[in-house]
Amino acid sequence: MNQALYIHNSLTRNRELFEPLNPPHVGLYVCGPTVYGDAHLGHARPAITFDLLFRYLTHIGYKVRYVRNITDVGHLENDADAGEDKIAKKARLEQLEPMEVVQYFTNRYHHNMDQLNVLPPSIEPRASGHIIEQIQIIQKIIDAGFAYESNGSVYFDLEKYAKKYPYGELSGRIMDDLTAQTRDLDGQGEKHFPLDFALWKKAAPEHIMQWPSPWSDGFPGWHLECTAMSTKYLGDTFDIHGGGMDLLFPHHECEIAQSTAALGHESVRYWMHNNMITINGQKMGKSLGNFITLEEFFTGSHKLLEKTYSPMAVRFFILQAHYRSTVDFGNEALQASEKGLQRLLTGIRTLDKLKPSEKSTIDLGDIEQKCYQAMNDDLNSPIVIAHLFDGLRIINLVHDGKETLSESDLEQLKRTYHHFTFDILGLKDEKQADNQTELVNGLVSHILEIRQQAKANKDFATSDNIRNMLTALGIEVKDRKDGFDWSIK
RNA sequence: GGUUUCUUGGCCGAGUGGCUAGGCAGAGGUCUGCAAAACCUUCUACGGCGGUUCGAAUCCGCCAGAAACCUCCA
Repeated sequence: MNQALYIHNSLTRNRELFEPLNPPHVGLYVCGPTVYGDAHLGHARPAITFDLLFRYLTHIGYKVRYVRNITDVGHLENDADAGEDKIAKKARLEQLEPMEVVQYFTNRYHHNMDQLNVLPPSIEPRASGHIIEQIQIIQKIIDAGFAYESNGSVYFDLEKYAKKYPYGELSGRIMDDLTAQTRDLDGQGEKHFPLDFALWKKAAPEHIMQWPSPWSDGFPGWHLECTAMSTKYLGDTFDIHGGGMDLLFPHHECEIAQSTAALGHESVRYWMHNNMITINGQKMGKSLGNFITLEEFFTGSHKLLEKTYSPMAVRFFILQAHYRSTVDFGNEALQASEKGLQRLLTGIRTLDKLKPSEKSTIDLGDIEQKCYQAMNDDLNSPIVIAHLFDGLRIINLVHDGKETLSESDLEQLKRTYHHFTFDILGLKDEKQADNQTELVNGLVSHILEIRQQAKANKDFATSDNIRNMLTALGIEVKDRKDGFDWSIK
């Protein structure tokens, strides 16, 4: 915790020093997926962004409780279908229990996250498991006078709320503008004021997912689950709330209103939002139908993909852009990331084999400190990566025998690369993770020794033959002045 | 229409007033039986027009183009 971390707070639109409420504890809440379909590249962005934050906070010594929800109820498909939610619709179309749909896509989401080396959160609550808590919050808001019942549904009284508290600060909205543009939503007639949003909706009899409440058999409003689950597990006031920028309005704006109305104060101290991933300059999203699922990336089964991309290539691609910038998908860019990542990982394998010398002939140049500085500057992962690439030069020069490093410098370099590459950026060397590695290492080394002898005898036919056979097995041989290097392609 | 944001070299992408990241691709070289790898060198950009300043990719104005949000969305 000797690191002074600055993060961009979306609410104040400023870079602020991060100071947790109860150090060394940090409470972090991030809006998770609605599990009615496979995760696409867009879902990888917040998952990786906040995984980076989670990992970094942990690395610098905080004890983080990371809550990321699963939305399994309460998002309406559109205005016209009188309140059928996405999961219920999927269940009806597939002739499944809604919870079967939820479980199926939750499992697949977890698998994708695991592939991307995204650590599981500390708590992963489901909206459907917290109906009681949501009802309690509605009751609190009613008791505070900021909600009213109308025909079995409960609405947030925004007009009244806005007289006492500011509304629209997070998203920069002005009430009058919003009022002028409000569309004719379902149930508009039950509302006192066009902008009032639903806290509880009375369900039609055929609605599959419904629960009893003091007002009607129905289901909770769209924004309530996050308020209920974040405050339940992190307290009435907690440190960081994250999510995609597209959730700023209305989702997070309504969360602020709900918790302020229920508790008398805001719950969130720092708001953080990741930007979108675009495809041909347009946001990648379900509603636009231009998304590529993570599964498709990993198997190459999408017409826009020229080849398969490994989970780590996708992760590295995302980390090479700052989380608050949009990042545009493209085969060329992805392949550049893939190659760059391989170079970095190869460099680290080389680093791990380097032997220390009496003294250093080259200056490490504060690479460790520079990496921390970049992370402390609102998680600037592209800069961290740039520093890691810079250091590769030193590693390769030492490997080539052109420079030397002292034991302490070498240790510092190894520590820096392992901390930042693996622990913080969360990359992993997929080739190294094989448990047969030792056997393969031994075999290949022996074979290459034989080849060395052939070379020494100028028997290039044999040496080339051995190399060709190894190449055919996917093993790349690199001759050096004295000896050889090899790696699995 | 309103609000907000963006426009960087062949591609991706950092950078908020001077020291002009990084990756990929390209070019030349060193090394090498050959190859690969590695290393060295090189390619020097900030949409347009004005303004502020000793100095602007970075600040201000206008214009052009694009996007996000305003409806579920990561």
